[in-house]
Amino acid sequence: MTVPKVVDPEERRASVAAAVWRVVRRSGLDGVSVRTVAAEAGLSAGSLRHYFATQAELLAFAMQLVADRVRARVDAIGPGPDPVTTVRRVIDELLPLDPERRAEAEVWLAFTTRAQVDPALRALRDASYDALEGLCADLVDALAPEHPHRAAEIERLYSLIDGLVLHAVMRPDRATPELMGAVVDRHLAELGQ
Amino acid sequence: MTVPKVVDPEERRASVAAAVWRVVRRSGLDGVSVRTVAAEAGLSAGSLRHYFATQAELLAFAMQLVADRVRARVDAIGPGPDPVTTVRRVIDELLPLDPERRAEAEVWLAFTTRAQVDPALRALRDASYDALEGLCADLVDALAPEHPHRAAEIERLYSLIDGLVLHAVMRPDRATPELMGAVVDRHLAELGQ
DNA sequence: CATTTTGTAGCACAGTCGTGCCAGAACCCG
DNA sequence: CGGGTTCTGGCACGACTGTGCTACAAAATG
Repeated sequence: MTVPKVVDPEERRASVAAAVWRVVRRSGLDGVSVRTVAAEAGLSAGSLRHYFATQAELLAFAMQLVADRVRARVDAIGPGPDPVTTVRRVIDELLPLDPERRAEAEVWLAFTTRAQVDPALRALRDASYDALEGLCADLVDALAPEHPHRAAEIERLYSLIDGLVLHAVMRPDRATPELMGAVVDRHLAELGQ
Repeated sequence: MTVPKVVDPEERRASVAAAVWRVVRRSGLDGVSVRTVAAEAGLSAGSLRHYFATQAELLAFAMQLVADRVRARVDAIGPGPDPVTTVRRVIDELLPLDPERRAEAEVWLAFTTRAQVDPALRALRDASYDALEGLCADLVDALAPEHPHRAAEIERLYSLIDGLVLHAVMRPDRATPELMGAVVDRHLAELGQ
């Protein structure tokens, strides 16, 4: 085959997506125009369109990449010494406990609210929502098998996680990693009797 | 003083704000332009500017009005027969259990994420955040006075509520009023021992 | 009645938007 | 080397943006 190029085109698309993320964090999703993203990525607007034919494609790709990153992190978690530890590790990957993951959460929140009025993004959002719901179901089953209020406990855990993410994005000074950790600790302790 | 006019100017501003809400629900906050809101309110763009000098003022007013409505509902709740019932009534006013309150939550979510990059809206959001945090503190104190993990329990309750609101907005078919009610029931039961 | 205030509509300006299109540069392959 | 593909930048179009400004109608006030 061919020798690997200096810059893999798919990598280039990913670096443009990273530019989208930076613009989103700085100016919100409204600030994302073909021109602002191109400038952030060090390209011309016309050149950017060579990688993404339309803005809709650019946004969908950038959003999908966020979902992929989270999924990859969660999938990489191996089984721990006991269920509580394993569950705790999974939740730690979902929460924005460090600046990088908080940035991720900020971008995800922006995309997820736009999905409210954008059918293309909505499909991506719903798929991630379903996956996370299933993940929370697994966590509940691992900690409290055959729980008499299984459905409510799944939604309770999932809502708690999403609420913590929301708070960490909006008020990082209030929802600190320490506080979020304490909240999760208490919840898991109660869940496992 | 003067006889009340046919249309109170402040009422007119509120009806324009309602037009903003409708546009937000239909097209998102990005769809809110002076012209779209004017058309939705049955005015000309030039006439709208007689009530709101700038778009920023229009947005801030429309957002503030959402916060005011929630606050008014919560303040109207009288003491119930027992703490659990009272707390439950307060939470029920915060959750989008009917279409009207879900619409409210949708609009609030849109404004609150824009507040992430708009200092003027951010002040409004932070004030509401603080008020709700204080309210959750009161709820925890009412159910479990001098709880050994008070701070964590406050954040846990607040995150749970915001997570439920988020889910109700994004997936109203999944986060049904019944399921949310069951989740809150379980949480309050655990909180009061 | 006349006058002032209040409300309404519309136009114009300068800017940004997404996208279509095209002239070259850079690169790879034979 | 030539020829084809990939990449890059720039221009242009029509649409939409917030806001300043003006002319006119309606209502309130004297």
